Amino acid sequence: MPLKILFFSGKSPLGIVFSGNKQGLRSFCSANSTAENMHNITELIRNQHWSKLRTHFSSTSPKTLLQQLINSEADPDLVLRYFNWSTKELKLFHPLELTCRLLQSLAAAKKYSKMRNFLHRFVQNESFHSVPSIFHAVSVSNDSLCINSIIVDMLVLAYAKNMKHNLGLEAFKRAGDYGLKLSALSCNQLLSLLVKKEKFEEVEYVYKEMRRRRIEFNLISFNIVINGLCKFGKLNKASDVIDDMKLLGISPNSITYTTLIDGYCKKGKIGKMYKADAVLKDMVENGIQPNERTFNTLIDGFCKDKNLPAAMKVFEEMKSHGVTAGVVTYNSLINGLCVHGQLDEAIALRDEMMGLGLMPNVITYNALIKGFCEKKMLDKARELFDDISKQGMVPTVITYNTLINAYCKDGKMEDAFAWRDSMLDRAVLPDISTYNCLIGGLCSKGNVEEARKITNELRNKHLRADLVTYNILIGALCKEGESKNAAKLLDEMVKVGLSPSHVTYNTLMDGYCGEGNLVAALNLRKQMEKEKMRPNIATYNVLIRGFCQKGKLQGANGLLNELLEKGLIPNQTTYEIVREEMMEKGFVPDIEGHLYNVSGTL
DNA sequence: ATAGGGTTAG
Repeated sequence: MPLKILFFSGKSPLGIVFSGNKQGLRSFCSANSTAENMHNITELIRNQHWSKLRTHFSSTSPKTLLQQLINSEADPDLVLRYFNWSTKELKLFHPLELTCRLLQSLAAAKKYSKMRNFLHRFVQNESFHSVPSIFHAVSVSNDSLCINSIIVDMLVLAYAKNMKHNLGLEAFKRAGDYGLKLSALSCNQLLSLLVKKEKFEEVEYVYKEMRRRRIEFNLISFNIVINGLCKFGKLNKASDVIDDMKLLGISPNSITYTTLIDGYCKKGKIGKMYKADAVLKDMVENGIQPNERTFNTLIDGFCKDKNLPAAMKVFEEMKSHGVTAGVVTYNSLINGLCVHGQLDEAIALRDEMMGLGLMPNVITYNALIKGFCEKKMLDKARELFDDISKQGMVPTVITYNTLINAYCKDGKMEDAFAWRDSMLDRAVLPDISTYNCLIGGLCSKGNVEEARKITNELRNKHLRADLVTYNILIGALCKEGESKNAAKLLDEMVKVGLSPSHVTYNTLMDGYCGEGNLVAALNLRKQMEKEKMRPNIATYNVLIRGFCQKGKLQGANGLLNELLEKGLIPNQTTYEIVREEMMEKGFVPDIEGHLYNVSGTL
């Protein structure tokens, strides 16, 4: 009997004084045959005779009983059963030290799945325990690095599975401090969660730490890290990680390469599609065959890059590789065609896929409906909407939002609200986007009052105004010449915990410029920079237009040079402002040479 | 047994 633990008395990290130690000692000593008594109790637990067990609580408190069970090295399964029963039925919170000792006995008995389940619930129900207190408790109750590693590893896993990324990360750090070894599985889950939550710096940190601590890496670890770096736009680093893994003797697979291709498609800068294509070639050279997902990724990339011929070429290349196009392939192409207004071709592709026995899904229809909506062919869009139900599918919130947005843009607010009502009838819950469409529609009708009223009623619908809602309202107030009130909304959104985006600042700045208040606009740029937001090309376009409209062509020219110095690339809007506002007034901007070089159209 | 692709609003 470990006496030191029997006499142990102290404070938990939360300051709760452990009671019952003395009592535990008394009942332990006074029992004429402790061993026999414990045997009787474990039999009661084994047979789940809980009411009989309760009679023992007059002499021994439930908390003390747990301590006695653990001290007597009872079957960990039974201790666990008692632990669970006493927390559930007696609403007891056992001290962390005892929880840890239970886990340690389970680990020693290799009852791993029970430990996992236990920790899963522990993390869900008792996440008020701080990570340091858990680590302290684990380390004082047992000094086996092996057993404690297993517990801590499962703790990290439990945090990750319960979406508690901060606690997971803290446990990951502590494990390093305590010299406890983590498994690839748990680290992968943590990495995966960090990527999902877009905590990219943390992804890089965990990756570097895993390498430093020589935690075993597997292919999946690398794929998660590469995906994280890609989503963060760190494409060169992602490529470097592929080299790292090769050096460690782990060969990239099709997922690795497809992830990188997707990274270039979505986050690449100049020449991104060329680079994405190069990755495909690299992949084939390394003996990895591209699959449907690889081609889909590339096809979608070309479609989004407004290069439909290239997308079609990859589509053909895919077939020549013997890879069959699937629903996602067609969806990407159909969406690309719809975005470009090539609706006949899009419908033809839908028919082609159906001819091949591939059933279009809701995403196919959503893309088509948006295409027709943008051409103001609302009746045709409605027909496609009806097709969804005819095919036995259910429209999604996105389907409805697309239509509602179209009716709003068309000024048909009554129809838009009718669509909102019909989605309620079909149990498709409107989301904040639905209301953003409606709020935007009301605003463009000049009915800002009603828009604000609906915004204030969002709470009753269990929805909250988001960044887009504020951007819409700020834009609407600015258009009404109420930039001051729009600025109040900017303050309000910060107060409710929303981060203003570039669109927010640019919209308000545009409002100030429209009122001829360049001072307020420039102050807002300062405020934006104070919030560590770099003005983008749209910011400069707004300011340049504002300066032009006030006839301050010299100032506009200064801004042009400034944006070029900052490495920003003028876009179509910039050229239009310069052409319309500056050149028409006989001003020759310093950007002129640049204009000819870059666009070649002027 | 944990990793990669397609649809909405500013």
